[in-house]
Amino acid sequence: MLTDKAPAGLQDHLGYWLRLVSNHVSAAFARRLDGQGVTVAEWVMLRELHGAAPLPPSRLADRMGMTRGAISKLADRLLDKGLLARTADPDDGRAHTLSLTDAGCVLVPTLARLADQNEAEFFAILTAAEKEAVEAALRRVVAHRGLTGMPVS
Amino acid sequence: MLTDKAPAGLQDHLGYWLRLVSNHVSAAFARRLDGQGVTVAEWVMLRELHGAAPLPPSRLADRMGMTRGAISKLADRLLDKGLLARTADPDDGRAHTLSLTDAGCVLVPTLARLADQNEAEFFAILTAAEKEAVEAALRRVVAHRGLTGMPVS
DNA sequence: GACGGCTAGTTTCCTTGTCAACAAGGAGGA
DNA sequence: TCCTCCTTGTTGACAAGGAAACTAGCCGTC
Repeated sequence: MLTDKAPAGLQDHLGYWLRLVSNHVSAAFARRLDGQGVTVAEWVMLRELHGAAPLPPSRLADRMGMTRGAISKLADRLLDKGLLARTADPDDGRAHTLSLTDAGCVLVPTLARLADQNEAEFFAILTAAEKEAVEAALRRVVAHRGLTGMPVS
Repeated sequence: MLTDKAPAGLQDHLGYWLRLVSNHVSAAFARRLDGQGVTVAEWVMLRELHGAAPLPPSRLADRMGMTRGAISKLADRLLDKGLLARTADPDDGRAHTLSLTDAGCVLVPTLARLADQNEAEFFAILTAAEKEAVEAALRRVVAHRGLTGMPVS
């Protein structure tokens, strides 16, 4: 064979386990949300707007780690579902703001409950101390590398 | 406002931090791979085939957590790049097997080095004990929930 | 040996994201 | 004022994966 000696296996990387678990958590959550006719990205946007002042799309793009183009289309879909409103900024002719409709506001707590269930179900085997330790470690990585804006996919 | 009391924030969920870090690790790795003209999914397939017997696409689909359709197209792309060979099974007229070309074999260690660098750079702030703890916790989640087949995206 | 059902891979269509081009509006300087 | 440059949001072309239809080949049963 034309190979060097075998390199480190995928499973030797922390990144592998992170992604394995993370993807499964997301996939399971997506299945739950599916029953409510909502995607994960839509949930994130709804959550981002819930209980907050109306936000311009560009701000959401930053916070959600997506491009403005993606936000624009995502907003369109939520608009079609009647969960979101798009309002022109009276002061700046270019700007718009996005906010939840009443239906959107009502829906969020339901979805949040699904998120809680998903979280609980997945990490049930871990003790509180373990969860704390993992979260603390991840927070340190985030802080140290200045990570910001969750890429939705 | 028409809301319940505010639900738990996204950042109160372990899943949030998992995905935030995981996505950034993947994105950073993708940028590194980009210099080699390879995507993350392609890397995973190459890695999966490296130093192993030729595998049928269906087997890769299981191991990589993708559909057979996706594997089919992914294999096409790697074929075009000359990194992979598709061979008809002489015993079973339906079956094929995928294996690395010499070029593919040669490339994998280079990519593996990039993966190692990425891993090291991201988790440099964590002590060995912390990394161990996180990995152990994640492994327990995986074992307990019977997670298998890393969904590539 | 032919037929109904299975299995392996591929292909088609749909979704959802990125990137780049674009239109429209604002802001500042000559 | 008018010109230039920047910013905001949208749109169109493309990429990549999932679901399901489709093709081809196997296999057990009659």
